Amino acid sequence: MTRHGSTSGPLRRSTRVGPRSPHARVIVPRRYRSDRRRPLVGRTRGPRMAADAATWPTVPSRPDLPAMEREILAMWQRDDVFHTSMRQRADAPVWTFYEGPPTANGMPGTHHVEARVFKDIFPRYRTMKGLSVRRKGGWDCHGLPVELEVEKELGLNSKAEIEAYGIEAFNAKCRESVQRYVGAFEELTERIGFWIDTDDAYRTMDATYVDSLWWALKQLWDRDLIFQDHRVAPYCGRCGTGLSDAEVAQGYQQVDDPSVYVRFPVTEGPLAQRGASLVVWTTTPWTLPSNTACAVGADITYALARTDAFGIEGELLVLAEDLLDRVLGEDRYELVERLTADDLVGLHYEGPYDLVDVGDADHRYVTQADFVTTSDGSGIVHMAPAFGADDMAVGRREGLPIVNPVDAAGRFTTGPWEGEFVKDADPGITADLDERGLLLAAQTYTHTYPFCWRCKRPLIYWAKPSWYIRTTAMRDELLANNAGIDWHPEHIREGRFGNWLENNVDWALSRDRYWGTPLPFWRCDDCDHVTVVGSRAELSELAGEDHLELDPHRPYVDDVTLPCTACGGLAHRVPEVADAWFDSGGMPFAQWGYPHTGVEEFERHYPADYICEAIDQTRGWFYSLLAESTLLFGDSSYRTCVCLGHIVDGDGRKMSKSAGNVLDPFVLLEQHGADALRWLMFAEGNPWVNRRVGNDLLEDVVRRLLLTVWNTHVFFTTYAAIDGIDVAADTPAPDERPAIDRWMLAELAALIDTVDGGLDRYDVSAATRAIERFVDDLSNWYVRRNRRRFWKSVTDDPRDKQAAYATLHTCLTTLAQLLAPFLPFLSERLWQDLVVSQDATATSSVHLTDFPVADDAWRDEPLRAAMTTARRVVELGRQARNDTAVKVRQPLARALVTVPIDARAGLQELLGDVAEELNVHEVVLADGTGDLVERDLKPNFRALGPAFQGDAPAVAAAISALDADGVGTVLAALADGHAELTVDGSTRTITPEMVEVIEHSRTGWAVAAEGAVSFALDTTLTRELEVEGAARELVRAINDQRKAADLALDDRIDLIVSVQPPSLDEELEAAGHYTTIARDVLASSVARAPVADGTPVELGDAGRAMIAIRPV
RNA sequence: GGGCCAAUAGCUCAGCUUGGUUAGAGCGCACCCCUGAUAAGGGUGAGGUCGGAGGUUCAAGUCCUCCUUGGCCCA
Repeated sequence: MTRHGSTSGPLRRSTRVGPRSPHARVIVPRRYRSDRRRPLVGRTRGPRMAADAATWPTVPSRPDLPAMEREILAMWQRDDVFHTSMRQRADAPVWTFYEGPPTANGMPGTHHVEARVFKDIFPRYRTMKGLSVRRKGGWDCHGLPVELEVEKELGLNSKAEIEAYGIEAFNAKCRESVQRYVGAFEELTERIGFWIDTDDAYRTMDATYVDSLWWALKQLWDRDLIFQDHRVAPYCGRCGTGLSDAEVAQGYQQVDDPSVYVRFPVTEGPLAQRGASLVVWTTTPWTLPSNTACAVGADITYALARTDAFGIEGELLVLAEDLLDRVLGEDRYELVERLTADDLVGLHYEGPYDLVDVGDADHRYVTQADFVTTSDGSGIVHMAPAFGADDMAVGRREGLPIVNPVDAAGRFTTGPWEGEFVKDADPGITADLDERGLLLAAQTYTHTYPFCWRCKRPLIYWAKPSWYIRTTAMRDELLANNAGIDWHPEHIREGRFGNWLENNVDWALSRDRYWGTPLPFWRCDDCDHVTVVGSRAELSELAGEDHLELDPHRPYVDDVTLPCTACGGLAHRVPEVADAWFDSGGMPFAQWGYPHTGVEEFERHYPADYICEAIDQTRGWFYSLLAESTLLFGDSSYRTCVCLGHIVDGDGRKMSKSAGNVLDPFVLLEQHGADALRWLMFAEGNPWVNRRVGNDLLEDVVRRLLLTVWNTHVFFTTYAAIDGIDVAADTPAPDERPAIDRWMLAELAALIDTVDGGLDRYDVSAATRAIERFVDDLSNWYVRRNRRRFWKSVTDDPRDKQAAYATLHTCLTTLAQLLAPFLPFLSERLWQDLVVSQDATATSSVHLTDFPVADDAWRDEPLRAAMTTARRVVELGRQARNDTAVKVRQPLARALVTVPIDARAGLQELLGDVAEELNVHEVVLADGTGDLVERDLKPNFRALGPAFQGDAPAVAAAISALDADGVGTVLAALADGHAELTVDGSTRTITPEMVEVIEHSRTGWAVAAEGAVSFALDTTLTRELEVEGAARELVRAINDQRKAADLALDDRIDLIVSVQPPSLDEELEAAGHYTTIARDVLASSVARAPVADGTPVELGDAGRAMIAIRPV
């Protein structure tokens, strides 16, 4: 195996490989000038081949990250890396993830990226941790949103039009529509690196899936958990359809509605004897014929008032005391007596109409309800259970009859207004009430009211028969199972979700629609008996026909009839389909076709270890999953749930088409890359709080993290190529490496712990913060501090050079593994370039590796603490240099450093680094003796507070006020365990932990200090230092020339230099600086001779020079 | 109307679980330094009533109560 740039030779032996190279992969030296103008193009790579161990890939200094990602995608595809990653864990313990199916009824948005990358990261992590994680995809195919999309496409506007178009054709269109968007979702899924098996995905519209849901419904039916009852919902009479909340929300308008006050005479008790009436208020007079009760509020004070406000002298009315002035008018009434809600509850009254016969059912009495307020009306609420959800709830509680004289078109079915649309009947009803003396007042009331978004007609709230799942029967179980779920964030359990479960109502299961799972309920035309069918196989059996291949959708299932199992009559399927939430909530079993097929699969993958969706799913998927698993299996189908906040735009506003601030994820991905978008999702703020996405933020991620990692990678590969470094070669063990190497490895060990622990707890923020810090440390401290070790000649200290490369290589490759779940593309690029290129037998993808484990030999907490101190010292040193305006290039002789006593020992071995960084020959660490330092005491409240309570501030002040002598005395005493202090005339005893000793340098040097750390710089310039500074100046100038001449990093030059005055030239030569200069600038020869057309260089106060360089 | 969440520098966010006396980072801005990782790096500065008001405490960005504003969900 041939190596270029043999490690045995000095750097001056050219390592450059030109076009003559026999190798497919060549090292192209960076051309600084041209590089600056190089367009943003990605690298191109040939097919992977057995690498020359000492050949490193060329890494462009300015990467095209999206292009790089596309290459990686192609590589994964080519090598089938995703499936390999699952296959190699086939026999490992199972860790289960459930894919909450996206509804494929529109193009994917940026918010979809959020959930999908969170769904990706933990399965990737667990796979790397050695578990078997199956990633079965899924699509939510049914539901009203799909139907609406198709209606729009076909130009249909009502259920009647859909039926005229034909259910068969309509549903076929729905199926098509879903499939169309699934394609777009799959493209997004792949592009963002979300590893999920879309080929193996379940679809809620598949026949086997529906079969499973039928089984579930039959289970529930058999346990008497399904029943039919009325349900009040927003409804458009013209369109003949109920509307979803989202649709209702689109159609609110401000309108003037009637506002009528009506009297209901009391018919029992003392109030009746005195001829009193209840005052009720409504903005929907058309509901008055359906009145069945009145509600009062428990905490409201009511009044019996005498008034002639409405034309009857001395009339007695009952209403809330707070509303007397508003309803009757100030000074228009006399308060006769106060009544409590209890005084009223149970009293019967005379209703306004008797359009509907309710038989013997008790009704028209006063009851109590907690939604009654005194903000509007009279404090007595008219109840029409058929036309209000609250009313219905009270009605159900009280067993009130449902009076519903309104048909599906929103028209009265009886009475004087028969055939009239209810809203149109308001004026007639008002006039009728007035004629009959029941109307107290009629005004108009301006409020927002929902209108149909399609036909713009007012919606009504209307009760229609509906199928329910009796979830209230299992409320305690739901709560208990919820308590066992590991929620992120935790407050969901007690808060939003817990509250929702506490107030659980029965699940309204049915929808009067077309594209959904048909309810498998066949009702007998004769005896009304309902036969519930648990599968198509069972259907075949019952029907006596083969329906095994039946498409279980409307209209096909509607055509199947059964003989009634009770009376033998003919049974037809009920018309409703299931709420699409029932579909998705059934995915734990239905995705396998359980129990008809996939029993083993189901058992192996139940329950899920992890699910994740945005917070809007609390009452959606999180609920339907929990409800179905609780009802069917008695437990929760998920153990851990990560509940994400929403994605908003760069200004914090919700993304919406109307606001025009929707970000197309494909555009973002093309511009910034998937890794950038992923990191933004993981690292920007809390996952469970609304987060912003915008181009600025993405650019920041690219610069801050991705390019910093990339720069470090470029640095490594560039110099590794020049040096022909072999990372497999013999390398000093960690404990034989310099302190800074050991420090970096100690940081790496700590990083592994943090990232591993964070991901284990589903805490990505902790992990991403630690990674960002590490990357900064690696790039801006480790690499910067060690540049010379990488570029100096190998002969100087080959072991040290090898150690530096090994340390950086270990950090970068381990970082790649740590980053793999977060940034699957960049991490793969690093792995390929740094590992696979060097070792053909290495694991071929970072995603096939095991998650890194920190080598205990790397751990060194004291060293980490010492480096923190050292870096603070350096910071102060820079400050001191800045203050004195002594250029960093000018070496100085010495500096004095003070640090807290317990930090001294650790800092000792890092002083060399500090000195080099600050260009000071010697840094002296004050040891607390001598007169170079003085000491102050700083009070430590954490200890003082508990000891002295209220006197703590006074004691603290006394400590701070001590003069130098006092400090000496106290410190001497504390050395023996305690010291006495006089505070406000009394004596206090303090102990060592109550004070912190702060040392300051006492010299007259340039000082910078912060807390107990100080740095004092001796700015005295000797002649030797000045000459050395001149030499540094020359190196810088010559390197500028090299750059200007567009030389490669390892090009050799001949140097011609002429320094004035001649004495300085002599001094430079005498001190050996020309040799150092030659080595630093890769000069093969140095000629100290007159330069004709050179470049002038100022050498500070010492002199000046002319320089010229000639490439060799 | 109810529930939950949020509010810290011009911007994006840490810090709050476990209270401790100079509240941090990045970006942006101004000035300066550095110059073979260079469209990088370093330093200094301006910029904070930690949304407001009470309370608990020796001590509150942190704990409690109320309020304001915004978001989400529900009515």
